[in-house]
Amino acid sequence: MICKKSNIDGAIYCAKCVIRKKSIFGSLKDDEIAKISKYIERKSNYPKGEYLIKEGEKACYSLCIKSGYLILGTYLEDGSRQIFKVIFPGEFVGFNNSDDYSYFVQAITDVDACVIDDLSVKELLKNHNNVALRLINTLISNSSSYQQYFLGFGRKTAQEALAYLIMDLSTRLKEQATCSKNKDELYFFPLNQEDMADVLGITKVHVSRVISQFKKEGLIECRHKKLKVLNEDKLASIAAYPPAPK
Amino acid sequence: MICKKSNIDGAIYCAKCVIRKKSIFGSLKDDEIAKISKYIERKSNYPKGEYLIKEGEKACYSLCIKSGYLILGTYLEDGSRQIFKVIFPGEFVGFNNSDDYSYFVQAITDVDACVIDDLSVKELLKNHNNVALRLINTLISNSSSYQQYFLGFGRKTAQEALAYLIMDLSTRLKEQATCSKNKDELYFFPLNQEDMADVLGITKVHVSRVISQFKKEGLIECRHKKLKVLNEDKLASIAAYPPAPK
DNA sequence: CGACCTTTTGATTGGCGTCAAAATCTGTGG
DNA sequence: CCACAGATTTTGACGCCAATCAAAAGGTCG
Repeated sequence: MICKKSNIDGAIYCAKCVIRKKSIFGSLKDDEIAKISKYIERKSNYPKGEYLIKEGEKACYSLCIKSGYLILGTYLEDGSRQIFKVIFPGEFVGFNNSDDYSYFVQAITDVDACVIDDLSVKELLKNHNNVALRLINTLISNSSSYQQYFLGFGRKTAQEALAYLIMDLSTRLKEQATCSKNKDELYFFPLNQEDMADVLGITKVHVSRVISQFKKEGLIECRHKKLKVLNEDKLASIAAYPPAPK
Repeated sequence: MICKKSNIDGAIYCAKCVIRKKSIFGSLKDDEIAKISKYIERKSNYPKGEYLIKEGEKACYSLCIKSGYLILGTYLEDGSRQIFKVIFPGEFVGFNNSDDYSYFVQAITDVDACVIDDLSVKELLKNHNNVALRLINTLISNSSSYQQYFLGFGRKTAQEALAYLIMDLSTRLKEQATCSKNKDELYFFPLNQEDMADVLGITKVHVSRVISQFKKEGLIECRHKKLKVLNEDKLASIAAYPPAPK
């Protein structure tokens, strides 16, 4: 449905892209990037809350996230929701080998993204081995991060899992330098308590209890979509895979 | 450590490989396969119980599983074990973008596998775009099966998760036609109760209780490493993602 | 400022972990 | 072919973590 051509001056467009280095096109040189640019179908802004990919929809395009945060997940029949991952700027989402998307992708902040038709992606992968290799690396990392999630959440108490999730996200956010420059300010944190619950597969009620406890113990400080880790060591030790020996 | 050359008559060897079509080399034609063969380092047999890949070891080779079953997982500090996946014949394991393996791979039956040095794999991926594309597809499927596992196990009761695991494995086994030809016989099933516990992240004691209950209800029949699903519909309905409405 | 959404708090219930020990199976050697 | 050691599975008692139901309180945004 988004698959229609628009006229972007690609050659310059992609060369200047802020997330270029981080993306699967990061290994390409300027002259190669110029060639890639012509594949970019459209650049779009999506408001917070919008579904960029709907579960069950025909799979025909991929997204390169330039800014903003998204969640990737699925709705179950009973209305509950499982979030598989939180997507950060620079990630490449939606490329698929099946006919329909088996997940949704929803913006949880305003998002800025490029759309690439999947046929173009395939052509790209065919003609630019570098890109294919880079994608392979990305996918391998992806699968090890799923494994980490299994460890981080799977066999853990709600406390351990939440500590893990908070550490994981706030670390990644710091790396992105998306966080506030001002030390005294709370950092931006993309998930609310219900989102966290749906990542971890626990109830939002219980998330609230654990978060309250963390606050009481002086481990974190938070409100709305801001959060700051006050005692990183302690939180990390609660989170640690190898689950804390009992 | 396995990385040393041996002399296999590759050209014929790979062309006749039983799992060729299923493998990441499945799209290659005979003449291309002949060229691939020279990359095969060694063909090996591993007895049940042997670790083909050890966690923390230097990552330098990949495996193409010709026959037998393996588990891929990690040991936690407290000695407990998390199994991430059960590996079937035809799968390609061990290719990695990090220095060390972050998981172990252990044979749970006698295994027959080809070893390929990772440098060779990289060269292969570079020179044979088909193979790279095929690997991309495999990795994408892999990541959706991790997502399925999240759903299948994550938010579920032990009953639901076990039903899911049994359905999943026995379905895959049937597709492989590895199962007995004789209808009255129990089918081969690669995991024991402790393995299942370590896949699902629950205790083996509880696995035993649930399995006993399934037997009592006439859903399955099993002993040692054999198992047969007697009431597929019922088991599937217990297993169903969308968790059974309560 | 009011409607809605998110978070908090309390009381109760049940699933699964834990500890412990018995029973059964496996396959190896005499 | 039988006996025995070790592995695997079974069973029971008990306690705790998190789900559930319910309702109030606080925050956000139009």
